[in-house]
Amino acid sequence: MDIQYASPSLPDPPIVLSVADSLSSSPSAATGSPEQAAAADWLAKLNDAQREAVEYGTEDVARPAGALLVIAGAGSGKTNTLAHRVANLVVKGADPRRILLLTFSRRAALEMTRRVTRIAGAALGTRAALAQGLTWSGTFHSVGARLLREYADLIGLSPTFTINDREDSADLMNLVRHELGFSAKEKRFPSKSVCFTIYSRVVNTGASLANVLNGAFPWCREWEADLRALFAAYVDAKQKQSVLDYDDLLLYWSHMAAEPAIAADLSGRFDHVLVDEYQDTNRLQASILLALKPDGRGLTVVGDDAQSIYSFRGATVRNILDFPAHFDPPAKQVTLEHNYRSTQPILEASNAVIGLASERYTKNLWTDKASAQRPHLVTVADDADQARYIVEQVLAAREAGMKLKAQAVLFRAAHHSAALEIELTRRNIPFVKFGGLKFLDSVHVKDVLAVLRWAENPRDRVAGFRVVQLLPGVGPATAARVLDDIASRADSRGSSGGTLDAAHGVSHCTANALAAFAPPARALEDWHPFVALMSSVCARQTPWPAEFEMVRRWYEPHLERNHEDASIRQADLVQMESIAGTYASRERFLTELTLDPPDATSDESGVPLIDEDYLILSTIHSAKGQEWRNVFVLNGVDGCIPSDLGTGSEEEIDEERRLLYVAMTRAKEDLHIVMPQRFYVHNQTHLGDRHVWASRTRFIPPHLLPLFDPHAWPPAPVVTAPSPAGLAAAAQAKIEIAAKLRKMWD
DNA sequence: GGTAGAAGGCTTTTT
DNA sequence: GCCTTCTACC
Repeated sequence: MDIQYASPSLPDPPIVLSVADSLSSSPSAATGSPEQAAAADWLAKLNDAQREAVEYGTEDVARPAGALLVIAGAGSGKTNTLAHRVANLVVKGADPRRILLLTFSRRAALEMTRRVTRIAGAALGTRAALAQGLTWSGTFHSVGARLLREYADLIGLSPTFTINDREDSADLMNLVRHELGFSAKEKRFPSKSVCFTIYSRVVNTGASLANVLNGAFPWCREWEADLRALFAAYVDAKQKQSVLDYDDLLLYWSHMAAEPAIAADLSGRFDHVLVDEYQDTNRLQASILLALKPDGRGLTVVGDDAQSIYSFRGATVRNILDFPAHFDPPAKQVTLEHNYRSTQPILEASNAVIGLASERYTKNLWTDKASAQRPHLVTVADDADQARYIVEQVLAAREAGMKLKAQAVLFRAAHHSAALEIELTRRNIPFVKFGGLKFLDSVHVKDVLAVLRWAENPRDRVAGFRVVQLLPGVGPATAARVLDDIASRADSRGSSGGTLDAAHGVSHCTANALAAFAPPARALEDWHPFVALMSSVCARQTPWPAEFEMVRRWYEPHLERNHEDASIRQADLVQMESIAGTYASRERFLTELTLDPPDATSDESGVPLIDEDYLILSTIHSAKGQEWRNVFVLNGVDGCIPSDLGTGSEEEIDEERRLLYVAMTRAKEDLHIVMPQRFYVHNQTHLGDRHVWASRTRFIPPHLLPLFDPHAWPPAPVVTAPSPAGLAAAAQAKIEIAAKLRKMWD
C-alpha cells in the first residue's frame, strides 16, 4: 500500500510506544545536543539480543549476509527491533527505495514506517526524506497488487484489473455456481461462502482439494468433483473479467517470481527484504519470499511461534519453525525474551497458560516490572453485568488518570461486544471498535462502490450485476441479459483484453449497450438517468472526487426506496465522499479501499475526532501487535474461548489457547478476564434462543488459579451469620412480640 | 417469465 | 440478527 493514501478522516490506530519509552529513559541519552547524543548512541539503547538482531550482517550493506530469523516474544520490542534494523541499514548506506518491508496489516505498516522514519532520522541527525524513500512498505497483498500492475503486460494481465474483496469473490462464486446449475441440486450444495472458503484454503495451503475437504470440510466430501468444476469455472470467470481476488495477488506474484525471465529483475529490485509477523504467513507467502531471495541473502523475518492465530486462512507455524533449514548455511537465529510490556504477575499467568499447550515453544519470557496485582478473574452473572463491570472499572481507571485510549476490551468474536456497546452508548462513553463488520460490508457502500468498480473495469460482472439490479423491476434475469448484451458487443469489437485500449473499448460498449437495451416497463422511468450516469462515469467525463458525488446523488433515490434507515446510510456515503477526496484517482481509491479498508467502526454518534479520548474495543485478532495499560478480556468461558466452533481437533484447540495468550499479553498493568456465568445463545440448532450456563475457560484449569485473583462482581452483600447467643436472644424477642400482640386484645 | 416479499435455516477470526 | 429458498403476484 501507499502510506500517503491512508484515509485521514478515520482515527489513527492507537500508537504503541512502550519499548521505545522504556528505552529512551535510559540515562545514556542525556548528553550533548539531543540529536548528537541520539546519533552517537542510538544503538546503545537496545539490549544485547535486540542489538544482535539489528546489526547482524550489516557491515557491508551492498553485500547482505545470509537469512536472519528473529524469534520475538510478546512485548519484547519486536517492531522496535525491526525498525532499528531498517534504520541501521539506511544509516549504513542502503538505499531505502530498495528495501522491501512486508507487514501483516495496514496498521503494522503505518507503525513501522513511522518508527523507521523517527529512528533513522534521529540516528542520521536529520529527518531526511526517509518516509518518501521507504516506498516498498506494506502488506503482502498490497505490495503484490502494485507489482502486478507494473508487470501486467508481461504476464498477460490487464493493467486495469480490479480486485474483489471477500464478499465480491463469494458473489462471483455464486454466479458461477448458478450458471453450472449447482444451486438446483436435490441435495443442498455448499453455500457460496463455504465454496469460496474451500477454494481459498486450497490456494493458500497448496494442499490438494481432497486433503482440504478431508481435513476441514468433511461434510463437503461428496461434492469434490463438482467443486473442482466450480473452481475451474470460477478461475475462468475471473480471467475473462480481469478481476483478481485476494489470493490471486499472492498466486500471480508467486508464479511471476518463479518465472526466470522476470525473477531476476524482480529480486534485483530489492537488496533487503524484511517481514514482520512471519508466524502468520502461509505456504504461498513463504514461496514468494524464497523466490525473491533464494539464497536468503538480505532476508530477515521476525515472528513469534506462540502468537500464531491465523491458521484458518492457511497460515502455518511451520513457516517460522522450518525457516532456518531452507538455507545453507542455515539462517542465523536471534531470540528476544525480555518482555518490556507487562508486569511480572501478568506475564507469569500468560506463560502458564501457553505452557499448557501441547506444542512446546521456543522461549520463556521474563520481565523486571514487579507488581503485587495478579490478573483479575471476575465472575459476573450475565452479559449485562459483564458490561456494567467493565464500564465501572473503565471509569474508575479514568478517574485515576488513565485515558480511555489506554484501555481496551478484547473478545473472540465481533458480536461478543454487543451488550457492552449498548451500555457504552447509554452511558455516553465514546468507543471505537476494531474487527468484525467493516463499513465497507454494508449494502449501501457496496452499491456505490460497485458503480465505480464497474466503470473502472467494465468486464467486472459481479459489479455490473449488482448495479443493474438497483433499478426497480430489474432482477437477476434482466441483469444477466444486460450483461450478456454488453459482453457480446465487446466480443464483436474483437477486443480480447490485455491492454488499456481494449478496456476503453469495452466501456464504450457498456454505454452503447445500456442505451440500446429495452428495459422492463417498471424500470423505464429510471433507465435514462442510469444510462446517462454510466456513460459519463465510463468516459471519465467528471474528474475524480466530483465523480463520486455524482454517483452518490444518482444513488440517493434508490437508497431511500430500498432502506428504511436511509438517512443514516446517506451520512455514511457523505463521509465516504470525503475519504474519496484524499485519493488521487478512482483506481487508487478502489484498490486501496479493497486492500486496506478502514478497520474501525464506532457507535452511531459517528467516528470520534482524532484528538478525542475513546475506549478501544477489538477482536483479539485485530489486537495483535497492540498494547494497553488496562485490558479486559470478555467471555473467558468455554464456548467463547475456545470458541465451540474451534474445538474439533487438538491443533484448533491450541490455536484458541494462543488466542487467549495473545489477549493476555496485550496488558501492561492490569488484566481482567471476565466470565459471565450465564449467557444468551441465539438460534443455535434445535432449541432456539436460550440461556446456557457457562464454565471457566479450559485454558485456566484449577491448578493455575493461584496465579490469578478470582472474585465475583458485584460483591455479594455482606451477611453476618447470627451467633448462637444472638439467635437465642432473637427467639426471646419473637416470643415477646407474640406476647405483646396477644396482649393488644386482652 | 421474472420480480418482490415472506418464510425458513445458519451464525469466528482476516488479507 | 443474514442469506437462501419458496411462493404469490405482475
